[in-house]
Amino acid sequence: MYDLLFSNISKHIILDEREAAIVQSLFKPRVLRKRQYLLQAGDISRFENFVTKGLLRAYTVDRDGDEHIAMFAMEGWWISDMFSFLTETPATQHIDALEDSEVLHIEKPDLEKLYREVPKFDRFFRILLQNAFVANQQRVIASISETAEEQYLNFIRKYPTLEQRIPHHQIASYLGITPETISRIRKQRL
Amino acid sequence: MYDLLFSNISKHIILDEREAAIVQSLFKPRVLRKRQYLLQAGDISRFENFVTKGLLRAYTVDRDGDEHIAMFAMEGWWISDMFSFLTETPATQHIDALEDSEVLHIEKPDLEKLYREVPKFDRFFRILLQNAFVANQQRVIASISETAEEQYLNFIRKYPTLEQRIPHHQIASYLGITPETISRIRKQRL
DNA sequence: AAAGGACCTTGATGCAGATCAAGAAATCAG
DNA sequence: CTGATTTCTTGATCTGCATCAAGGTCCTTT
Repeated sequence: MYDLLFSNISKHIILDEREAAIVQSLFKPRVLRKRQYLLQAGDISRFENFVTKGLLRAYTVDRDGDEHIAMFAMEGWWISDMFSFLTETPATQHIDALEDSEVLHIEKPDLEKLYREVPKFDRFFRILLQNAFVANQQRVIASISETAEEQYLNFIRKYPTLEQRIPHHQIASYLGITPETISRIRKQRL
Repeated sequence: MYDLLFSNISKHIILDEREAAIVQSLFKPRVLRKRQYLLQAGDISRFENFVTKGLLRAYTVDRDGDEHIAMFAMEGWWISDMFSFLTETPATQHIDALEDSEVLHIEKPDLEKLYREVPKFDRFFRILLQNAFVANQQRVIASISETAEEQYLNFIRKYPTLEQRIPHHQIASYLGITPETISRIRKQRL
């Protein structure tokens, strides 16, 4: 299961054996059943998580009890409540498993140790965060400029795999539209 | 004008004199009149820009000719079309000055040189990008879960300075609502 | 100081998509 | 295998905000 992590890392930086051993020693595996929480809002997000199997989601719950999905994460993706992780304040997001899943996680003190002992991880995460920034910015633009139909069709074009694995109402919750609207869009398209 | 850049940098990393000299040699100043373009969609975004004076915006224009503001940047903030900058493909965003402004910019080859010669800049930008990621994610959640009124009130609470300096219709364009709606919200609040 | 923008307000009307409701189909747990 | 839950669909109705339109004020430029 560390293979996926190493192949992910090696896309951006090259590790020697000593460094790989450090990584292996700091990332701990964790298994999650479907529906199990990895993080509950109110708790402090103490881990950065790399998904090696399955599919997770991070979401907030508003006053009306409605869920709004901040992100999905499948194999090879990272997930956390980054604000809570950085500031060590209570999380506003829940993270749970949409399928039986496995993650490799690293605690904050260990991540700091990693940055200290293998500084090129600053570069690695800098690159990941650049990509995440771009993706998030595109999502903002889509959200303020596109119709429900455009957003949905672009979503399934961009993430065909996710669209197969996720119930439609979760996609709706990610896009900020209702399941009924998705249903009607699909009807008129088939 | 390099003072603001150095004080920004020193919030996250410490530079010795040699390193400061490298920074100073790689960042070039540029002056912009109000309404002047720093980047036009279609061109390749060749610079990462740090604002030392004034106020800029990045925005896209959709098929209907409507503008959607991706971000504002005032003194001490960074701005670019990051996707275009990273991939060296034509920009989808325009960047222009909302006030007479000054930026310090660095070209991509020089930024790569900076990473090579002063690797702690990987850390610096990693930290900036973490913060940007969090801010963007909160903006996405707001956009899919809040009413126009909530978004507007939270915006002026979060960015009181911007709200003073920017015409309302620009805020509307940032939030994905119309100037008329902002006008009506303000009416019923005063 | 005058003319032309840019910006803001207010009212009337329209509509995309939400909400409400209820049933059908698919999936899951025991 | 069976009841329960989750997911999806379809129709009827409602509503927040957009759109359209017009007038007023302020700011720039000459």
